[in-house]
Amino acid sequence: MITEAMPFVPGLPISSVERETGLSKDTLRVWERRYGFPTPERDANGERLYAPMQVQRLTQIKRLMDRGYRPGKLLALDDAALAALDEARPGVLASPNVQHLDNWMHLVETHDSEALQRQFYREMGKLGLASFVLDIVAPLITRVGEAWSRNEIGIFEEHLFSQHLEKMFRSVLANMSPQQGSPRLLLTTLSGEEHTLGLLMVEALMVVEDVCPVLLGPQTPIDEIVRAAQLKQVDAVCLSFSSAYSPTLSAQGLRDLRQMLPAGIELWAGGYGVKAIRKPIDGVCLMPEFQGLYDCLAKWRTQHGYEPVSASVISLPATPK
Amino acid sequence: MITEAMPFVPGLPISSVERETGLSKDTLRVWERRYGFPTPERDANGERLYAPMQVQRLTQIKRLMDRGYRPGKLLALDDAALAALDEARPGVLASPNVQHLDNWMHLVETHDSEALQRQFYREMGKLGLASFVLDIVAPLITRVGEAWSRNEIGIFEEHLFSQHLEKMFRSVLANMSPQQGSPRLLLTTLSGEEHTLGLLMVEALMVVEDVCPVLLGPQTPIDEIVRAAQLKQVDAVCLSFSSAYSPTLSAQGLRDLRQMLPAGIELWAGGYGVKAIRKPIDGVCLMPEFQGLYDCLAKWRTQHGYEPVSASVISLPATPK
DNA sequence: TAATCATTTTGTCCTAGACAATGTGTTGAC
DNA sequence: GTCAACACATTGTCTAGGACAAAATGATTA
Repeated sequence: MITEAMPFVPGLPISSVERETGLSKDTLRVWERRYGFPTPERDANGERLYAPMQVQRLTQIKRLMDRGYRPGKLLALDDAALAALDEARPGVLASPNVQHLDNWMHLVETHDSEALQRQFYREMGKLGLASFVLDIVAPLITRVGEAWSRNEIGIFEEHLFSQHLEKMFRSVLANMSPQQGSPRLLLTTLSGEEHTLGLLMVEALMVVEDVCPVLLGPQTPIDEIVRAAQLKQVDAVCLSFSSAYSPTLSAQGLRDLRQMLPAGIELWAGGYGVKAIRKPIDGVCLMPEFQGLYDCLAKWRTQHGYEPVSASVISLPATPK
Repeated sequence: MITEAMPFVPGLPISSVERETGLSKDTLRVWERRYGFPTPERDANGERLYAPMQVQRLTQIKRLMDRGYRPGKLLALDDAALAALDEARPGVLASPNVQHLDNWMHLVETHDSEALQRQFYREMGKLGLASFVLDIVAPLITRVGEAWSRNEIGIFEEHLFSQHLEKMFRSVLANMSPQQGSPRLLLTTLSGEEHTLGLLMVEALMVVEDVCPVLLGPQTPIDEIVRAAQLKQVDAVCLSFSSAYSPTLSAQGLRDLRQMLPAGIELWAGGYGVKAIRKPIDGVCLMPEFQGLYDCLAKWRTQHGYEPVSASVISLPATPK
């Protein structure tokens, strides 16, 4: 990571720091009060001005928090101790197939765009779409997230990686026109959750299962989700939550939506973000793993009188029993 | 728009209202104090609970504000007067080629996904990529935005439209591999600006001009933009701002970035969001229209000794004079 | 070992005042 | 009549410290 001395930078206002770090203004102020960090200067008007070095440290702290450390502990540490935590490997998190993913990670680290793109298409041709998503893409996204949280790569590398994945998914899915399949599934996220890759993975997996996905993209307000679900006559709404989305907000948003959504339409929620939700929510199906998606699908199909269709069977138009 | 009576909804907490309306908690509280609206109930703990009807009204007010009306005026109006404003056509904003776009708008309004997708590809084949973007896509996006601000369509229709556009752009651009062209251009947005379509339009226009675009996707923190620009050795950073992004924040962000970006790398900013920026910013090229992009490109090329290359000329690898 | 309770931690919400940045309207000069 | 400069009104954001509930941690018991 680059740590360059910046000339003539008196400091960033609190709104810029919120934008850069993702920490709310309230949190920044209360940390200052409780832990004595950060220690911003003040401008002529008494407003906070954060030194760039402190902003950098705040982003580092935020990253470590996403990894599970708690602020009270982190804010008491000095630079050296923080850097040491970056190195520490969380043995539990380490995904399987590590060996195999190392080659991919090398391409990500060196931002070798062309090679990455080529490799994606080759591997997909080799494994087929479903296996490619489940066995390569999903673990790889996890791995990239871990690498970022360990400060081995930056946001830049993560963004570039995501862009290539997205480009690949979209060009592949463009030619697999939505069939007349069942159930019909609305794919979107709540306002504030901007990650699209989860939705694209679900779309890819569901298309080959004869499901008819309607991709709405990220950040739909709940009343518009309700309207979309009714107009497009979907059987279920499927939301995706990344680990960055606060579990409190996820749960609150799911409750809000369940309240307004007609009872006949199911509500499925997936992604790393739902792992942190402890209490089950009435009328909401939480799917922390992709397996849950298949479970929900199978359950819906048996309840609605469809023969279970395996992914490996050539799919004819599904008909009610 | 659907206005259904919701059962058992005591009200939404302020964080949900912020998520749904895009109005900050500070703003919601100060409106209540100053204008006497909204008038949330309180829960046992004294915290605000907003009635769903009021939330709906707040989103309507926000929409009208994006159209230029001021809060002080809007908050004094009753339901009927607000609805009347929705109808009022802003004659000035009306785009040219209205006649031609009507057919497209009909497809958007009826959420006819298949027809829309087909029509995109046909028209692109007919006009060529550059003309398609400049003469169809850009005005159509404006038109859709206006229709939304006039409450003729909802977020749902707008999202669906955007998704189809994005799918089309990405599958088309996937096969136009980045050349070795010059200048090298980094495409991204600041944190908080999630609109990707502007970036994709720029990528499409630049690819056919022999520029080598590096698409980073939306929401990159400024220090990572700096790092990406250096690692990918780009000649300029190009940011996109939608009209939803506050002009104050745009200007602040551009100043922040210009401060940290090496002087040798140019900074270009485009999109509707920069129209509202009054004062020019030192070392930043503001391009409210697409023409500005071509101007910046031509200027860079003459300054760096490249022959100007027209879009209509078959492009050979550009070489310094 | 697993489940229940008590305790700390931590983010968000509260009030109400202040100010700067922007928008609007008015005056005056040409 | 048109345009610049001014004064005034509007509006979002920032400040302060207190309060509380949800979540995480540690202690106790079955």
